[in-house]
Amino acid sequence: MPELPEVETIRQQLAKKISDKKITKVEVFTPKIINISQNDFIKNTEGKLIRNIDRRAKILIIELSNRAYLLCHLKLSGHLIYHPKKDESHSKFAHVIFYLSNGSKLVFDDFRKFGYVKFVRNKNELKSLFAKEGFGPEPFDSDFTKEKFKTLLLKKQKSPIKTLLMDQKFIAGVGNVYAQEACFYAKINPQRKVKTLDDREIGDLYDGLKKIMRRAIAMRGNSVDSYLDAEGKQGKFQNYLKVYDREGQICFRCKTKIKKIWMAGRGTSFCPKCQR
DNA sequence: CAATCGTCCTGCGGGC
DNA sequence: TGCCCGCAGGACGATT
Repeated sequence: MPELPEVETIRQQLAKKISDKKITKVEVFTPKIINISQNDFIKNTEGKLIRNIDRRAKILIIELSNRAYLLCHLKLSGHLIYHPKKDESHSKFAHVIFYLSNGSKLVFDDFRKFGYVKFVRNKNELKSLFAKEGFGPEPFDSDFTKEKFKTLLLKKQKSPIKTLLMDQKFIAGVGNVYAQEACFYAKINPQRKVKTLDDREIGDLYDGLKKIMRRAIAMRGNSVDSYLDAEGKQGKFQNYLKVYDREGQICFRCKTKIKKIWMAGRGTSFCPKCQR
């Protein structure tokens, strides 16, 4: 499942590959994954230059020369893959293809069709769209300090910590994998209510989130599910996960069997001994 | 107001 | 071998 490190990996790769390229042709195979009519989508993107690739939470933001944006969310199984040559074979689940001026193509595919590519007309529309989303701070923004993290937690005393970490309105970009890994790092049982966390634990959680996600980005993300980066390659961070999907296996820290529970409808693994 | 539930969709694994 | 059933999962909208 693409979370912040996976989406950020794609952003960095695409920034190098497609910035300043022109979109020469667009094909839409699955109208339901775009937000406007196929005709309008094509009319508004063909012939435009790609200016910049940004990211907010788990959403990729492609800025075009007509001051419009393409927002892409991969949800569980989406890919955004750059093919240097347009004749290369691509996913059979391709929904949108952007052909670029250097003879390449950018293919959005998603076998589940949960993901989307949204056309956003201008900066104002983008602003109001994100205002509606109400995303929390970006973990790697300089103003997301440990103090800020503590202040935000104070407002959510009754919430179980792991569920809160996954809430995009609390912190942007953290999903089921990294929320579980951060709890393991900080030796916190994911079910703990925020109000029971002490200062040391909150500090460790903050450090863990950043440290783990920074390492994950360096490894081009994790491919525990079907994730591929913008070059169509698997990430490497799945080899360094400590609890995610390790139910029944031995805790790397204390050799206890990892336990799996359900929290708000999401599978959650943790070590019942060293995560208290 | 906040937490939970159903929904979207499809590959995959288990059961027989 | 192959079919069928049910499950997982991010985020949204509806419900309690």
